[in-house]
Amino acid sequence: MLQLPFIRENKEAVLTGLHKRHFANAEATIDQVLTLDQQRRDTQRELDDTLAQSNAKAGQIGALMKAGDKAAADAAKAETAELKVRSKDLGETLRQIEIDLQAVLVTIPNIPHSSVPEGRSADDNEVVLENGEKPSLYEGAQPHWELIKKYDIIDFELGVKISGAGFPVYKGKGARIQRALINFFLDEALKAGYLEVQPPIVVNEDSGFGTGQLPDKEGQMYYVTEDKLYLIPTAEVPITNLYRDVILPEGQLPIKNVGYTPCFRREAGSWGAHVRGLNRLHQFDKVEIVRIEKPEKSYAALEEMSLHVQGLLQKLELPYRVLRLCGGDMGFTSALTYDMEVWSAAQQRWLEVSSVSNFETYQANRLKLRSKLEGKMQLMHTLNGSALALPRILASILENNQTPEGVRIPNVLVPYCGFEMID
RNA sequence: AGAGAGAUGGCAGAGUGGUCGAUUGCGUCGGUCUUGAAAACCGAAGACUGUAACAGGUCCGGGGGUUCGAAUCCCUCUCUCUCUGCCA
Repeated sequence: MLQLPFIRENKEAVLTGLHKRHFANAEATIDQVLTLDQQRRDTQRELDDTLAQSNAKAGQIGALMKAGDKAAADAAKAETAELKVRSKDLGETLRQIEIDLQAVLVTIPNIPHSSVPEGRSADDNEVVLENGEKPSLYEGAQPHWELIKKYDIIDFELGVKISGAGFPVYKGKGARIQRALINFFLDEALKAGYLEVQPPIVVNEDSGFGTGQLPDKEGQMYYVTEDKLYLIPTAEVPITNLYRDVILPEGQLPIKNVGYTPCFRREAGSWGAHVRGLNRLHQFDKVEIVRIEKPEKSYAALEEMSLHVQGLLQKLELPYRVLRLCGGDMGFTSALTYDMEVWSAAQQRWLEVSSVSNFETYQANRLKLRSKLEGKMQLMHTLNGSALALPRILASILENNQTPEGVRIPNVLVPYCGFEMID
């Protein structure tokens, strides 16, 4: 959520940012916010004055009672009636204005960073760099959904039986390579100075709101009605929310956390072409890195996270590219996002495996995540990134490393897997 | 799941209607002392809102009520703890 004073003082910059996102009705929305804000402050002021008068009267009455002057006290009491009615009315008005204001504010996305390219869709994203060599496959090479059948390492039909489509069952070397990847990713993050955490994988509504999944992406999360809990779509939610309503001592910054969790996504309406096999699932595994930074350091941190993710891909010997998402393709809460995509040799296309974002104060404002720096209370910057999401990594390892004899495991994973080939 | 107890400032823990934003202890920060530290002593310190700055207003789990006045009384919700039950 954007900060009200920021909108008030930077109206033009906010509008420019919203236009970059192709946010509809930017002018009308911002005008509405500013009008409501003015109303809010006027009403607040009037209410405060009324309450101040009431407080003064109550004090007087107390003093009169103490002095034993009952008649004067009763007279003063009579005078408070009108104040009482007025403060009640004003209070209700104020509350309604605040509700209305909040309702508009939550519909406004974050303002893109100046480096975010113009554009409407994924086609307009900027390719920052490309790294690694795309392998040329032998005659008869297959996409990963054929390979997993051939080697019997993932069973989708079995998953359908016990849960439904998009819930695969990993078996044998398929299960073991999952475990290997998770451990590899966690170990690499630990080496980079992250603290490992294991958060809950269901969260309450406050947490969903804190990181911006609610109310924006309500329909994308599985919901446990009985207990009013959401299954997490990403570890970003529980890990970032560890710091909700927290005032961090300056010495604790920056916070660097890493966590492995399963992730659950309903993916309502997004099924269709390009979703075969591991390309899109309802449940998948991911190792997530989360950082909380002082504002002036957040962009350096973002670059560092990008390099960390790239390092993982290099160690896995996967050809990848880095995209800077354009205004129209960025997530609701993000100010700047890098997507990392790996090359899927058999599908002949790029697959997103990581998304690294700086949210600046957008999440922190909802979370009330602050720190007192140089005597001033201020919102911190939150960042996160996948490091990494497993399914598409596995897909590209299978496809890129396939040989007529089997699939070669990347060297760095062999100690984790305990085998060199899937055959 | 059943019964009971509770929710107060970073933590612990007082406060049952009128200068209570709140006693006290620990912790934190500053100072005195010390070569330095510890101890001791002295002092400082909540958050939000609001203002040009003051002032003012709000906050004792959330919401509602009683009252001129609520941390304190009433209702309600949520959560936590203890015991019993169940269980990886």
